[in-house]
Amino acid sequence: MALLNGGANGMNTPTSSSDSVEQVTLCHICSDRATGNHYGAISCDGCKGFFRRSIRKEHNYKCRFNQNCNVDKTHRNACRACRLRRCMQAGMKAGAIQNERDVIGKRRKIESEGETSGQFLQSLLVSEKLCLQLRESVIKSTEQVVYDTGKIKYNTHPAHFATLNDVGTSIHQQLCILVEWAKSLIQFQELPLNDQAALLKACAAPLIVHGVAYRSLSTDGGVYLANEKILSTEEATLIGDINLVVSRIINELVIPMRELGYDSTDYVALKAIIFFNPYIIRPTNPTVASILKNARLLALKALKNQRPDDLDECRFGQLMLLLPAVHSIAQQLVEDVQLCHLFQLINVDDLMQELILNDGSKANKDTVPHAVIEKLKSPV
Amino acid sequence: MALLNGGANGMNTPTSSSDSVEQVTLCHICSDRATGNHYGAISCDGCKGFFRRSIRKEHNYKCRFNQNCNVDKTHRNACRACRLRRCMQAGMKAGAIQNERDVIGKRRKIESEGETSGQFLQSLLVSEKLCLQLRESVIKSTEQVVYDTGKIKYNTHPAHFATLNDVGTSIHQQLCILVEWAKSLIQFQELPLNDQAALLKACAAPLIVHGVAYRSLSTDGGVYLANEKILSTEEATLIGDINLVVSRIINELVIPMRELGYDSTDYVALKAIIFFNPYIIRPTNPTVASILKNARLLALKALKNQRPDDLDECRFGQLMLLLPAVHSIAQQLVEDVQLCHLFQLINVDDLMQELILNDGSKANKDTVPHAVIEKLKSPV
DNA sequence: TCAAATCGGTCAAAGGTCCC
DNA sequence: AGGGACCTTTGACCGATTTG
Repeated sequence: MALLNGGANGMNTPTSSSDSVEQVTLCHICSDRATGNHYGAISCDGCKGFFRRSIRKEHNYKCRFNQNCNVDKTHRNACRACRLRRCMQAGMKAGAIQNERDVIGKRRKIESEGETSGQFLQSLLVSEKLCLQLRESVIKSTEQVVYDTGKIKYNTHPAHFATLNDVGTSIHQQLCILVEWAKSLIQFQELPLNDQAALLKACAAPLIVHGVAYRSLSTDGGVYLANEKILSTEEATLIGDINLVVSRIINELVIPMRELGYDSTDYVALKAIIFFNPYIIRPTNPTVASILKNARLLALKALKNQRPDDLDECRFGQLMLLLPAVHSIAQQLVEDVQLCHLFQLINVDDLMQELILNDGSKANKDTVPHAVIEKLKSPV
Repeated sequence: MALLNGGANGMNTPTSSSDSVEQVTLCHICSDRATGNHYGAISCDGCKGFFRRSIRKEHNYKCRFNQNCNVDKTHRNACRACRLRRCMQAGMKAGAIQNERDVIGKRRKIESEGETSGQFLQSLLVSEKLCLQLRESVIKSTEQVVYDTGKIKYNTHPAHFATLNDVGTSIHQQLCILVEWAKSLIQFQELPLNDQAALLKACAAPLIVHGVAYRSLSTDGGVYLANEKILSTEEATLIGDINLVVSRIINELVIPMRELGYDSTDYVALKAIIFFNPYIIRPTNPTVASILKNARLLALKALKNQRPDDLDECRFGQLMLLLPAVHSIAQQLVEDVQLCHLFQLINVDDLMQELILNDGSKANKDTVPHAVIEKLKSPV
């Protein structure tokens, strides 16, 4: 059984010694017999279940040793922190963990008022899934046509190291997806056009940083750009101050996220919290502020209601502490991009200009963001 | 539950009509009530645990009698050798004993945990009170002597409108108080000197912004500087970009704080959360990171345990949302001060230079902050 | 249509905890 | 210094859903 094709995952299998007789595929985490591709990694049933339980529940594992425990079939239960780390390294994605299904014999949870925040969360998950699909096509379309007319691109490896040009490409792609994501949100649709544009402008950089960090949870020693390139800390040294941004993303976001067992639900909720910021823009009318406040409150509740059994670790608070880092790193990213733009190191199109480079704190608030408006108006 | 279905005979009917008498299965070793099939034998929890411990520790028991001791519920602890022999005879297999696993979360976690965060909160309130007293004297001493030798000062009104020079004075005063505040915290005292300096440097600007916002809760249309001057939005327009910082403090901090009923307890807790940031510096050793994490967790718990009856408004989350604004405004403040310094608009002494202007993100991380170190060493 | 692949859940039997 | 009552976690096994 288990005809493992390993198609989507282009990772090289380190089973060099298994060329003898039996063609059993081994678990990439513990080298037990694998039963298939689970959550993005070839793995056994044990590691599959372990990963699902770890993501679903709180599970703040802590390694009692040096973060490098041996993880094999006989020792995999000795250190859950290192086992989970290995799961991430092997390519398991928290985003692949679905929601709990309805079980006929089980009583449904009594939702007094949390139903609305739960519904909101569901809609966020749906929007995220749509954008994930969109990302595939955006990557392809922008790769050759829309953006970057200059350089020849090498895309032979599914995951290879990024160039400075890739950084620009990635930012551009993420901005495109970001606009579509926003447009898919009901609360966003209710806003006037200029408030929509202002909100996007104010939150674009933080949302990009947040997204990059989330995608990089399973990557070691680098960040995972939107265009499936890896920006390693070593490579990043070569291209200006970007390496500082990269290392900050890893130290201040990726590592804490891993410790907290950050999952897709956390991600979409925090994304909404970043986005629906009533104070970051000067709303045209009180209704706008009210919509934003309401949406943010729903997202807050949704995030808080994750892991209801969390009494000790104050997980919700720890998650909220990611926000200052997100904003601070975003600010630094903007400065770096501005610098790169100044020295003509990357291509900057109108969308990037309007959403990233136009500093909202400066006096040019009245400039109309034509490209953004255009994208907001277009159907898809 | 553990209804023993009897692995040997497959004729078991699921919970059928055997409810006439309680059909308890007995331990095959000691005839106590069995809890299931353990290690290959129907057995009780006692024999299960005994067998595991015996195999794990490689105990060599010796029977002092004739290898045929009675092993039942009351006598099973009389002879370990015979009990272990009976375990083997009943079918227990040493091979079923696995390796030791990772630790499980403590069962009792309610004790003293909430008390600690309460104690921590109390110590924070005490430190704050001390600093409030210190502020009085600092304002007086810096007013005429320590800082600002150039300009003539007007201090006829207890609260009057501030000049740009007052901004500099206020920042300087708050830095002095900040250092003393930090020194009064036990967790801070446990840190190495260079980590102390790094932490102060990284958090000085956000803490100042946070403090200014808190003091301005009762002021309308302006912010209340440390030196009892009011910086109004109208006045601030005159002196560069400071007006933007002032209006952001009001819009993004003061107004939300008012809506939330921000009080002194919230203030000291959030201040500690801002301060004990394990990711903002690169700690010299793991202990430092651990101290910071621990302190921040205590502060988080303290803040969360405010208003325990808050279910609807998610107050804790709303309070945490102040943090991104604090950091963002702080970053802008630093830029403005840097600009003012460049154009010689305000006086900058060593302390201010080291704590505010030296951008931690730049490469000059190795510069030793002499003035800070000096202040850290001095008794008061 | 249907079978492979992969998602979800279940629960006996491993584990560990901690009062006695 | 274990014993053992009580709790948590593991993973083999199964059904449900999706996909080509």
